[in-house]
Amino acid sequence: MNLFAEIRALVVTALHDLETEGHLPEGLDTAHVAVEPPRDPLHGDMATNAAMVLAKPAKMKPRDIAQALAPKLTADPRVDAAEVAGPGFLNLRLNPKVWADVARAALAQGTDFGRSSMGAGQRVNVEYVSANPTGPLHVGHTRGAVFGDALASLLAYAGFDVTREYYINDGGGQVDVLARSVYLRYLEAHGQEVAFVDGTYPGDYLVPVGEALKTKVGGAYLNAPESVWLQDIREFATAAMMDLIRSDLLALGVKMDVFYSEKSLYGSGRIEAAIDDLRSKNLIYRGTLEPPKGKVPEDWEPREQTLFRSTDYGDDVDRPIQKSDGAWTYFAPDIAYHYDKVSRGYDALIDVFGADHGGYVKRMKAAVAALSENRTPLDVKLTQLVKLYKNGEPFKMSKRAGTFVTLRDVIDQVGPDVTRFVMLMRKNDAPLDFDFDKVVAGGRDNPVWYVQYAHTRCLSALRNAEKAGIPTNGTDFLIEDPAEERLVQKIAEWPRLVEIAARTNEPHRVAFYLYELASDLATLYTLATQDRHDLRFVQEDKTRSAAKLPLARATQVVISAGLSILGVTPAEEM
RNA sequence: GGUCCCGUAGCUCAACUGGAUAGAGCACCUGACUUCUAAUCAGGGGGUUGGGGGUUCGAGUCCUCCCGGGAUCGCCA
Repeated sequence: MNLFAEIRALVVTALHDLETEGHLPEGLDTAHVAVEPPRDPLHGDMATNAAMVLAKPAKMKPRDIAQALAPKLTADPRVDAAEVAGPGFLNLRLNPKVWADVARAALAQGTDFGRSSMGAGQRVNVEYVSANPTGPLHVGHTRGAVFGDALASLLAYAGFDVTREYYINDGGGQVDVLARSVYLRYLEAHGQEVAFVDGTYPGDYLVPVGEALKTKVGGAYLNAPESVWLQDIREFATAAMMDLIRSDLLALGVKMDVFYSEKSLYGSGRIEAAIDDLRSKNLIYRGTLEPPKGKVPEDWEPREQTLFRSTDYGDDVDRPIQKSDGAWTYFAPDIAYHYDKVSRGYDALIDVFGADHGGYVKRMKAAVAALSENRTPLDVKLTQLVKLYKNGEPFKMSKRAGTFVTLRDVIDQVGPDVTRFVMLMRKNDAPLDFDFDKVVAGGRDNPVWYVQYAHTRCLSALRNAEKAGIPTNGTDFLIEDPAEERLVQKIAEWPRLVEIAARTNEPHRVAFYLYELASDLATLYTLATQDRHDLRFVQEDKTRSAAKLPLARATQVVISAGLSILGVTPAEEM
């Protein structure tokens, strides 16, 4: 139940009445009419811009429209007052009962309060992580994993039918490198001295893989040429790496619905089919690309390649899909993969990439637009870098120096809940500072702690009440103080916030909302503790207490629902 | 050089996609608090939203040109 949407519907109906009665011209477009909370709460509970939006098309003064609209709205029992203000805002003051009624739904519906039908069951595919299967996940992947997962949960909560998907890049040359690295570890397991050269991966995590390979094949690959073992070790190593990644994800609480293998596309004819689809639309041709403007690479020479005419769909240059030796570029199987997603019938696609893939966005969008004939929208969310700090000092990651911070390192130190919440306190496209010491500290400036603490306070009040034999299952609020009013309104805003966050694909809004909700609870809590014992959730007068407890429960329920979307376990005790 | 992202209080960041006087936390100043689970709560000071121009009733938000930071730029994936 989104009260703002309901009042907006009321406004639109009133506008149509005005049209019918001849006070407004017929057929006005009400799409831009909004009903929002005013910036200053003194202005009222809600404000609508209807008069200003319609002034021009109606050829009327905004204040005149607002004047005509006001009585229509106050005729509704939910609206106590409607005042024209400023350039033509209409400020609405609602009957206090209305807010309480909305918040009361939290008592009846529990954590389903706020669940929306906005998505109407539309099928959305969210692709995230998709890290190369060559090693454990690191902090950069962690952010993408947390963001993608929270976004998926948010969309599901908002009524979409969501698929969480991971694209395994197991088709390219980096898997050969992985196989050779594992072969070295395999030799090592047989007691040989080895050197990690030619860019092979020196990480310790391949030691057990080499040993496992020894257990499996014994000495069969010793002194054998690459042609004998490469294929087999590729598969063996990829499987081992995916096991590693899956367990990393599980430690973070991420469960994928689909793992889609790039390699499975090769030799299946599906790459060719996707390219043929583009070719039939006259978007594939042989040609030579211009050299990049400005700095031209030293070894640049004109080269004829097979190109995708992505410029027809807003890209800056056409993109190669085949190398000069005829092999596919990375882009080709990715086109086929997205072709597959389109043909699986999704209503919308979302890709979550790291910031280093920024240059890849336009061509991917072009491909999806072409393949789906503009029917399937693709939104690409880029997650920016994570900067790590310890004791306020930044520390650099380097694969070569071995100071390579993995997802495991982070989780082992601060736990999955803290990791997730902190990474969701930022917009995806803003860089993120992650300080190992700050995120586990207590206090107001640590949002994770602060929100969790608010949750435990509510639960604790409810527990104490149970012990004292006070009923905690009341279904109405006793609202007497502005601090309580604010909290109730905040709770009532939850369903609207879910819809905004889902519409913009921005889960960080949920985190910020929870922080504000926690703050409103803390205000009331301190007030009741210090001056107004009659406002306490648990107090001497059991009848009053029973009337105050529902507010604690509603707050707890909303925090719990919000944290669950973010993938954070609501704390029972701290 | 092209493209994309970012630039908001001393610091870290919001701002409901074009709404009213740009908001929080930290830090600073003043006050409350032996607590329903402590690390809090109330109030105050602090701003030319990087800069110029434009669009309109109205711009941090959209357009344009600069400045600064980051990412990326044909046989890596």
